[in-house]
Order: sequence, then structure tokens, then C-alpha cells
Amino acid sequence: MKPLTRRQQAILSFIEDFSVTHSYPPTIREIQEGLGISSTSVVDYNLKVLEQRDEIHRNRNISRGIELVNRPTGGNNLVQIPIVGQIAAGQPIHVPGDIGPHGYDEAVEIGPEMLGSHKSDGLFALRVKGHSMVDALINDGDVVILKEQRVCENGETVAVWLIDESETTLKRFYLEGEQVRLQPENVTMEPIYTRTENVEIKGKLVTVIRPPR
Amino acid sequence: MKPLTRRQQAILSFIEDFSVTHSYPPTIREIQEGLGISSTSVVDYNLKVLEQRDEIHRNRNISRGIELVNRPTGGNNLVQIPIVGQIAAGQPIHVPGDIGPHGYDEAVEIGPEMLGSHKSDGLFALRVKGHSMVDALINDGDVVILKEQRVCENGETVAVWLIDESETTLKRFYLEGEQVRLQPENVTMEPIYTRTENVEIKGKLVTVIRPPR
DNA sequence: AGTTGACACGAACAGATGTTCGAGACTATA
DNA sequence: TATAGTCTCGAACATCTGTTCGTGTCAACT
Repeated sequence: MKPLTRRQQAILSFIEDFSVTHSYPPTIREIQEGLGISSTSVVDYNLKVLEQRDEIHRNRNISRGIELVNRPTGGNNLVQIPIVGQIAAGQPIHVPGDIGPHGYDEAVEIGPEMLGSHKSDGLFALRVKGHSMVDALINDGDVVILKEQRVCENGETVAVWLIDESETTLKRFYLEGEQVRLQPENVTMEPIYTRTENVEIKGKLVTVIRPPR
Repeated sequence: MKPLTRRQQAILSFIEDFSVTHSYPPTIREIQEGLGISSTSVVDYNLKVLEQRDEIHRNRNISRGIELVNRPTGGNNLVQIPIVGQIAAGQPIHVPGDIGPHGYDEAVEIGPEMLGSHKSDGLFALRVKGHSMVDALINDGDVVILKEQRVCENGETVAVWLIDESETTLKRFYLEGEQVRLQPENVTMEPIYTRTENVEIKGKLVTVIRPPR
């Protein structure tokens, strides 16, 4: 079977992108204008081919009647991560139980690519209160997304509760012999060295969201 | 505030159900036929009310231009912000021209609530290169979303190009008499004072995305 | 050289679709 | 009783949108 032409691939990508960023698919003329095609019949011809190849389905004689086949359309990709509380230096870290999508009052919505390789299950969000995490380049009011995790690899940034100090911190974790080195993300700052027994890992940092003003 | 009438609730439910079972929202006439309403202007009138109540958003003069607000289908669509280049201390700030949907290779996808009150048009993203912006609590590899803007209010965080120093920086802007104070977000750090002529504002900071590891 | 199929294009047309207008009925309020 | 606001309705109109038609170019094939 002949591969799709570049223009056919471009049309398919355009429909996908358009459907993600709008709540409706594009018209023939929006595809034409978006791709700089000079005639609606060129778009129509290529859509016929894409339909024959089962890439799309067309509903005849209605506006915006293009449906993608086997593709996520409009908004299906948003991931909702529950904000289960706050994170501050002097507070123990709030860790969720088994949370369903409606077991919380607030959530942050992001595109799945912001999770990298992480699945959305097992993730939770905390809103930062105070300036104690500027050493992790995290500001007051930021939202951190964590993966619930009690152990981690060297070099991963984790949220830990320091028992003796009664303090929460977010730092890169290194197990060095009998002790732990907690390394600030800001390379200009000094690390913390402490006993392994003093450190309770609560979650691994996945990403940080800075709310707009 | 008056509650929605039964007919308004029925129209909203119809739009929700239709959008789930089709890949596109309904037309005015499809709502009319589906609910047994005898006139398109009745549908139009009630849609106006639903828009005033922030239940839907209408795009004027296009077909199927109804978008649901704050619903799992329809309204909460991903927003794609193009990443038009990098931002680093010693580089002039890359500002996009008139970007079409395919005028860039890479984009960051976020939920619309992460933009706060900003519309997605006029926004662009830059990837941070280097540690020069840790004073703004922004890390190497972070993505900053800016609104293209040449003037700003006191207190807003802006990306500016310092002409004499040939340097880019992200700081809170305060116009103080004949000079400008550029205040780091990290309150433990010292501000910069410079002549207003030395400062070129390129964009206002909307939000920061920290890529996962 | 001639033919065929793929792909492009401009123009026109038919139908789909959103919006507006004027009028009417009903309810709440002064 | 009069008025204002809400909601309904039919009809008309402007614009949007999909589809079709005839024509042209180019590459591959016979």
C-alpha cells in the first residue's frame, strides 16, 4: 500500500492538533487556511484518501463532520492530579490515601507529557506554603507533583520528613555509606548530611507548577 | 441569582451528552430537534443565558461553536503553547512573530486553568538554559511561559534584555522615578537598579513548567 | 507517443448553520 | 392597572460549509 503523502500527513496532524486545542474539529476551509492549500477540493480529495485508509471518518453533508479514528480527541488527554494539602517546612508531609477523582476539592490539570514517563495513578499534588523550598527553586504558592514512594534511587529529588528536626524538605537524595546526603537543587547551596534513620521519604518529585499571577 | 430553568438545564445536558457520543458539539438546529423546541431563536436565547452563567462559551458566527465550561468533555481542552527557543543569560530573548499552529517544532501542553486569566493567544514558551535564573526560582531546563508585552505594571515579573550588560533576566519590575528596580523573586537576594533606557521588556511571566525527570 | 492515475486548482453551487427581528404570552412588581 | 422582564415563536436573512465540476500538470506505464 502506498504511504500517505506529506500533505496527507500534514492534514491528519492538523486535524489532531486542532481538535486538541478546540472543542470541535476543523472545517474544510480551516484546514485549507491552516495549511496554505489554495482549494477546498484539494482538501476534500485528500480527506477522501484518509478515509479510505481508515485514518478518519467523515460524516457527510454536515459541518465539522470529521472524526479521527483511534485517536484521542478534544480534552481527553487532560490529567487531573488532586491537590491533597500543603507542604511547608515545619509540617509533616500530607500523603493521600486511596484517592478517587472526586475525593478532593481541588486538582491541577496538565497535559500528560508533563508527567514524563510517570503514570498518573499514584501521583498527588501539594501546594507550597512559605519560602523554605527556594533551595529547590520552588516558590511560595507553587504546586509540586509527587509520586508516592518510600524508597528512591540516588540523585532523585524527594520530599522527606526529617524526624529529629521535625522538618520537611525537598532535595536530591544520595545514600552514602551509613548516612544520607540531601543536596539542594540550587548548586550554590550546601548539602545536608544526616543519619539514614532520621529520613522518611514520602514521595518523589515529578514536576513543579508555578501558578500564574 | 435565578436558578437555570428546566429548559436551560435540558439544553446543557443535551450538549454534554451529544459531545460525548459525537466528536463534535451540536448545532443550534440539532439542539432544537433533539429537545423538540420549535424555534432556533429559543435555543439561541437560552444559550445566551447559559453563556452569561459561564456554563458554556460560544464562538460567534461559526458552526458548532458551543464549548462547555468546566466539564470533563469539551470545555477543558489542552492548550498548546509553542516553545519558540531558549532563554539564557547572555542571549537576547527570542520573541515569536505571528505563529501559526505549525510554526514551531515543539509545544508544551497545559490545562487552561494554568493560564489564570490569560488568553492563550499572545503566549509563547522558552526553555531555560543555564543557572542564571535561579534567583527567579527557575531551574536549568524549566520552561517559562511569557505573554508578549513591551510594558508592564509595577510588581509584575518580566523577561527583560539589559542592553549595556547584554544580558537577559527575569525579575519583578518596579519603575522608581528615573530608574528601574529589578527585584529577584528570591527575597534573600539583592535587586538590580538601572536606567530605564537600559531595559527592554520582552514579555511578562505567566507561569513556569518544571519538566519531570 | 499515448494513456492512465495521482494530485492540484479555481469556481460555482446547494445546503447547513447562526443570528436577528418583530410580535405575543405570561409572571412579577410597583 | 400599568409596566418590565422573561421566555417563546415564526420567519427571514447572511454567512458558513461541504460538495461537485471541469481543467491542468506530472510521473509511471505500455
